[in-house]
Amino acid sequence: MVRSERKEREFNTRRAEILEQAEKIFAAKGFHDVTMAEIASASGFSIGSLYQFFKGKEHLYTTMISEKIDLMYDKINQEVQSAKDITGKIASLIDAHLHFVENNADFCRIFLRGENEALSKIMTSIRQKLINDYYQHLSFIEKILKSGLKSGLLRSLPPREMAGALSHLIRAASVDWLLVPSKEPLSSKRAFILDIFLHGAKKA
Amino acid sequence: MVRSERKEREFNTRRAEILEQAEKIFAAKGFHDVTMAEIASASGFSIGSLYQFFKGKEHLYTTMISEKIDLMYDKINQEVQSAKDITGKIASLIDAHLHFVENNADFCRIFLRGENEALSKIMTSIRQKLINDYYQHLSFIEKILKSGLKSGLLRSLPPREMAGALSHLIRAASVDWLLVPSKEPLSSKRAFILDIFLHGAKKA
DNA sequence: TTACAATTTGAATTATCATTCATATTATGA
DNA sequence: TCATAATATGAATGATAATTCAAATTGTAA
Repeated sequence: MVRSERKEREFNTRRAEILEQAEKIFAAKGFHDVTMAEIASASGFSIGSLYQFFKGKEHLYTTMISEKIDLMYDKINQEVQSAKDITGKIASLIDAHLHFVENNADFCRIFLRGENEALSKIMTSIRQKLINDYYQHLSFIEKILKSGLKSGLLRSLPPREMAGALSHLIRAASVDWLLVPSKEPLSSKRAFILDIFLHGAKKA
Repeated sequence: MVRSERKEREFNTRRAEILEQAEKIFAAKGFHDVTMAEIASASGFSIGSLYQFFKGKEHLYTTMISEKIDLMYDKINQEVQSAKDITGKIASLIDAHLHFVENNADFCRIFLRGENEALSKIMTSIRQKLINDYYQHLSFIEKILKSGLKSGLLRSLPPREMAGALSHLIRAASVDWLLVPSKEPLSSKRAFILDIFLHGAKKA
């Protein structure tokens, strides 16, 4: 089967359309309670057609997650790169993270929801990817903090653990915002996160 | 059907035995990849007998999670109660949490594993319970921090957000420890968590 | 011991869906 | 236009596994 360039474009457009609809449905109901028939009808294709784009349900799901996560880390890294000094980089990291959660709340809720559920062994591949991505992200944060150590901005604490701490402080705010409907934008938590990460809770 | 006191005891013993085996198996393979037949054979009962103790697979699973989580919060609260001053209470909170994770690693990995998976609507009830428990726990931490504010130990930051931050700093260390096989006990992270929560990362 | 109640058993039932594939539709280009 | 290739369709298939329930076993108490 040969595909013209136009065909190729069309193929990718349709594939993206399926992924977009699938994301909404998976976010709303979870993996196991979504049927291929549902995704087919939501995206305007027949059941059989889905199998032209994806090997199966699992592949469709993991592709959706995987591509979105890549997008997230790409955006964050980009933002951080563009900041000049250490404090700016840390602030950008927080900002970019919060903005992604804010703009992709449904998607992020997939992971929240998942906190109560045990993952099928089928998903091993995507799980490992997510863990690897997380580690890579921690290393990325670690590098920033190391330069903060060098420059004398930060106390000499283990950078890896500081990275974990910062990452989870961001997570704390995100989780709260996702669970409790709030009119305040999540990004308004930036200042608090930066403050408590840098200065701690204790009175000086 | 009437049950003598002895029968009642036996019933509870058997029920507990099933839950114990089920916990191991669910922790290892997740909800959907475990069959009732598997649990039956592991616990030495027939498939049909499981239905004497639990309404079904879902009920068995949610009961197991629910009872264990209750145990966790009970232990933590108890530990914290017994500490005298604010700093001691915060330290006990961290300690009790880390010890529970350390002693129930398989169980805790259920939640980690779950981070990649979307939860079936079937689990709505247990999800809501977990969220409620988490909120209650946050309130509990909040109360401690409020007294720390009053006593002048802590800076005047929003206590609810401080509670979230502390809780997730503990989580950060736990997640790392669960993901990376480490010979150091998780509880050795206590000092770091307390330090970064109280003093932050920035050089004074 | 015996009759009856409670409990246990696991094969059979049943429901659910992911996946397949024979058929229909549409696109291509000579 | 027509022949042929590419693509789309969704009913039928097949596999899985939770749940049920009639029959077997065990416990009870007179």
